[in-house]
Amino acid sequence: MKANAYPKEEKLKGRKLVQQVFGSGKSFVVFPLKVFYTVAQQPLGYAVKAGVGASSRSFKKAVERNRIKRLLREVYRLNKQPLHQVQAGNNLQLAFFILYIDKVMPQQALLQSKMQLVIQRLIKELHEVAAENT
RNA sequence: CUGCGGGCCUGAGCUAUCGUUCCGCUUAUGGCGGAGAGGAAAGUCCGGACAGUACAGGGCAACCCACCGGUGAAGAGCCGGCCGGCCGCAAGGCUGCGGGAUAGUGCCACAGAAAAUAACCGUUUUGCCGCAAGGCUUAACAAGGGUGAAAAUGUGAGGUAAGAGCUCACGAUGCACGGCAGCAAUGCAGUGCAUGGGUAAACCCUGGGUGCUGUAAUGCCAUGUAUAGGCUCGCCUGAGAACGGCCCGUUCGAUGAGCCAGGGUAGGCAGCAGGAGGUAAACAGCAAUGUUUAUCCCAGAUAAAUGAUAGUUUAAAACAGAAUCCGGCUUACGGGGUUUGCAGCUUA
RNA sequence: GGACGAAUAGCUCCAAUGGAAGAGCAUCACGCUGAAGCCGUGACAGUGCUGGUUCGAGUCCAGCUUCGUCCA
Repeated sequence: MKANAYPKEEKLKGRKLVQQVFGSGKSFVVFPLKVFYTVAQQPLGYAVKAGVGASSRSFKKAVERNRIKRLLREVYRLNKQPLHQVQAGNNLQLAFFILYIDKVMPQQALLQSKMQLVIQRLIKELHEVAAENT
């Protein structure tokens, strides 16, 4: 399959799963991004499920929210390779959701550097979970 | 040429690479092809379609509408016309609209004699008193009172003791009558009668209209739990329901209904995109709009699809993202194009 | 997506049939004090915005802006 694709199966979907991530998952902040995630044993149908979002309280216009979501999807798509390489080596299921929490429109270069940090942090958390299981 | 007014249109294009939603094909964890946001998708201000319920019935209440004609599925929309107000040298723009203030009720601050009762001051006059100024009294009158946003139809003449639409002339407003123009609102001219303010975007009265709820409606499939527990009412002399203010009426109603606490599900399909559809032409009409013919199929997601990078077009930038679907209204909007007018200047 | 409500001084809030909008706290000035606090006197400042109706709108009508509530 194509390396940089972000198909429908990789998106975090469904009311139940989303509430599970927000309700019982862990979280950390790499400003201006906040990441909610859970690591599950049961299969989710795909090794990584990711979603993006922006608060309608900070951005009242739908055009601005769509813009942020598109930028986040784009930088995730272009920088996710290390995460997939780690997931290929274990049988854990990762589901996470990235929220943009600043109140001003972001630049793509900034989001790209921050997204790389987020991916590194997620890989680190996955290693810890794998160590606890073994 | 300069400065303005009105109407209409447009709302970036192309190339390469990576990616995305739906559909189709296929050699099928992949590949190929096609389609993929707006003029306002917005606000939710009106009107409908559609669905549920008696395909919605009677009464009260509540709410909405209100010059005339046309248009349309309908409307608080649109088009044309009538009347008034404001702005503008002009072109033109903005805006308002039923009747009743004598159906009734309410309100009109301050000022002013008085804010709706015609009272007060006042003017004239009879009689008496007084030297006089004037006072008391009889009768008549509604002109004058300068304040205010608003003061009993305005001006002039006659008339009178003083006056007054008391009379007359020219006007103002309203009503009635018939005439002319117009489908009509209305306009023009005439005759007669009348003349006690304003406010109904104050309550209200008149006429017309509206049942209510909304696609998360509604119908179906799947998964799963507790046909368990408590309280109350009822079992045909009927609790309650048919949902949205109340009453009546109609229908349903016994394995029944309501409340409390608790348990479970929260996935999928239809609704859902072929429509009061788009485009073009012709015809009818001042126009809104309608008719006919040809042609096209043109988003359909469910944490929710249109993006990123590079190049180029002089510089790519405005407001802004479909969520059941249509018709309008309102609001936001960079740049450009087109058309039609007005004023000023210049030239012929 | 749908249905509603509110906006008054820097802050918390009254009141106002359509007729010149107040209270407490805060701020400032003066007095009191050696100085400050307390106290007393006085001042400042407001109807979210734009139009309309009216002689006159905080109030009535229309359109916007902001904030909030409910259904699910």
